[in-house]
Amino acid sequence: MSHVPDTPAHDPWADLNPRQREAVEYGTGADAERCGPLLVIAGAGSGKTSTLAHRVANLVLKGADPHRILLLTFSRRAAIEMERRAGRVMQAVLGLGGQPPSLPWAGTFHAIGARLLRDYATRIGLSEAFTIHDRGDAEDLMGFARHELGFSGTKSRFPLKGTCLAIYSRAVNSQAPLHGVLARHFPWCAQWEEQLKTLFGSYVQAKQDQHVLDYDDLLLYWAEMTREPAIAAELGATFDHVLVDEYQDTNRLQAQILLAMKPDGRGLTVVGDDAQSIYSFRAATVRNILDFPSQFSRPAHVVTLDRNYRSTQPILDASNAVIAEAPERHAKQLWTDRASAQRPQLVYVSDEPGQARWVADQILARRETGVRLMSQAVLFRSASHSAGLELELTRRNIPFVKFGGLKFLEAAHVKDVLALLRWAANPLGRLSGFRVAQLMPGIGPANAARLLDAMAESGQAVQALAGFSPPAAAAEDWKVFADTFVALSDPGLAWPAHLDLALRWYGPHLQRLYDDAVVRQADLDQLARIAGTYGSREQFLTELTLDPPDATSAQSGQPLLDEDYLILSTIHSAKGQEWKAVYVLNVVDGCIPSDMSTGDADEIEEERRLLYVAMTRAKEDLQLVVPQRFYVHQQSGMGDRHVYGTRSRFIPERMLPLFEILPKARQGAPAAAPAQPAVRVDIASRMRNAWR
DNA sequence: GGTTTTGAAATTTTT
DNA sequence: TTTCAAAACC
Repeated sequence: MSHVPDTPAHDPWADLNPRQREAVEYGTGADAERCGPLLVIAGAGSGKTSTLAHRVANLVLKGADPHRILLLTFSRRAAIEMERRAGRVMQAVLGLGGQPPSLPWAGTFHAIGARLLRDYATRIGLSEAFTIHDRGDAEDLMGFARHELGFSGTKSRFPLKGTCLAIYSRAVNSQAPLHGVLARHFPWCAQWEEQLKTLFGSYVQAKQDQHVLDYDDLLLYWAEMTREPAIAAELGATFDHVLVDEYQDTNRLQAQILLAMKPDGRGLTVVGDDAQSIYSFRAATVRNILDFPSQFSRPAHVVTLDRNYRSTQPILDASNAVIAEAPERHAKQLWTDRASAQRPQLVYVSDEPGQARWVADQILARRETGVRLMSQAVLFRSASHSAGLELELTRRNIPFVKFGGLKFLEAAHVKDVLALLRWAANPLGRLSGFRVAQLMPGIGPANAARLLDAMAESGQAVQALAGFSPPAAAAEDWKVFADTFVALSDPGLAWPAHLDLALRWYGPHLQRLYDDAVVRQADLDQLARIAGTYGSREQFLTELTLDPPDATSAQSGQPLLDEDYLILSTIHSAKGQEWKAVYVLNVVDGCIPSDMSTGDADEIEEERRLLYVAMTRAKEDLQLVVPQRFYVHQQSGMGDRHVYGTRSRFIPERMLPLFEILPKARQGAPAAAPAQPAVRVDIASRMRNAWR
């Protein structure tokens, strides 16, 4: 991805290949008026980020105002990277000494949505003080509604709050009727269709009453807002250029938004790769990218980047072979001039501990040859798959950082403190209030509800809180709390004093509630440390929920920047990244494809693309590890059990020549060595699937 | 009314 | 392991 050095040259695009150059220059010359939208199909490792950054730079160089460029990325990390690289190109070409122009409108769909909604709040009947629920909050609110409607006491069990939210979210994001969503993706919940409809109705009502938005609302309200022609035109005119990265992972709502803002497609650029679409569980649809060209009166210009600058040819050969099995795709064969004699390796190990030992050995051996830990990554399908490896790494003192899985923000004590800040920012938000009030001994659900009702009914929430008479048992704690809340509600309070107040109040409760208060206090200290880097309370709360710190590390606190550490990541979180050496864990049927995604053909295809994404992250060395036997924890149904692993179905027999098989059968060793494992059948899984 | 205990059940990936 | 709901206990 870094093949294009951002260095000055006579011809600023000298380092781009002809296709990249075409993508950078299309519609930026004298013919701009006659040019329609641009679609760039960018294969893995084809210099996509660089190309997009060059295009942005080119637009600015040709006179576009950087404040009127909307750059939508998949993650905040990607937005920052894009801004940095575009800046470097501009600096180099212009020979600027100072700061490159910044791109204030670079961010994720959700973050940009939050900003626009804040700006337009009064015009669309939204409170300006709205707070944003992260997934945990949204689930809890759903749980509330679920309970209030009496669905908790049903004879056969009603779907859990998390499942309810997943169903709701999918229906919203795909803009599809509930019935179909249930039938297709949640068949085991289909019997509850009527109840779910009622539930979603009151969930929406609750959000509105409390002036809170969830993730989906950020897109939904934005899309709804653009259905008003006047506002759509106004928004469209705010941005001369709209560029969207990772378009294969956008959903219908997002496509609607783009279409409404740029109906004729002028100034619109989308970039993506249908072979890397891995977010359909979030209602992303490949149709967005496939149908893009035909959606406009002037059909989109399509540029395909298929030259790969990242991986060696043997790695590409294997990756190409895997994706070639996909029945429906935008045909494209990646190629490179990076030859190598080293084929990717398919490694058979006995079981999970064996896998952990093998990978740790390999990592250390590579480090001996000069490959830093940071240039190596271990990828896996689901966050729990790395548990065994994490133990092994800790035992051997190999530092690592893990992306994906449990987040810092999901810890109860962090949520407690944030809930207080949110409640003070938006006193009508019942969820945060409910959580905070019950931290005080003597106040349970009933009293908390009484308090929140009183606050909602009086027009003066803060005064109602101050005047509330708590149960006698809570009197002492209550006084301290009410003072804190009043102080937090002072509009003159300067951030981050809010957090100090909140932490001072929370301290004693932390001590009382947790045996490991010391460890948890460290997290809160961390929170206090980053608070100062945000401009205001609102900004702190918004950005923290939209872009939570996503790495957890072995040590307490982040490793120092100059320290070397290994990357562990879910395949999903590895999107857009690359490493010299990549190890993929559990390349076994049941993990890839996941046991839970074998329902229909589309789901299986997505799992295939996941493996493809994992493989194409590797630059020089790629190992797919196949444990012969592994242990399944806490699954539904039959509890813990052993499963005999078969090599993932995505690497059938005929592809084996593309790999080097390890361990090599030793001379004289019995031929039964696991180089060619006997066919193993997971009967249990077949039996389960028979009933799907 | 409020808190704690008990037992049963649970569907991966994330903005 | 975590979540949920109902029963037991203060």
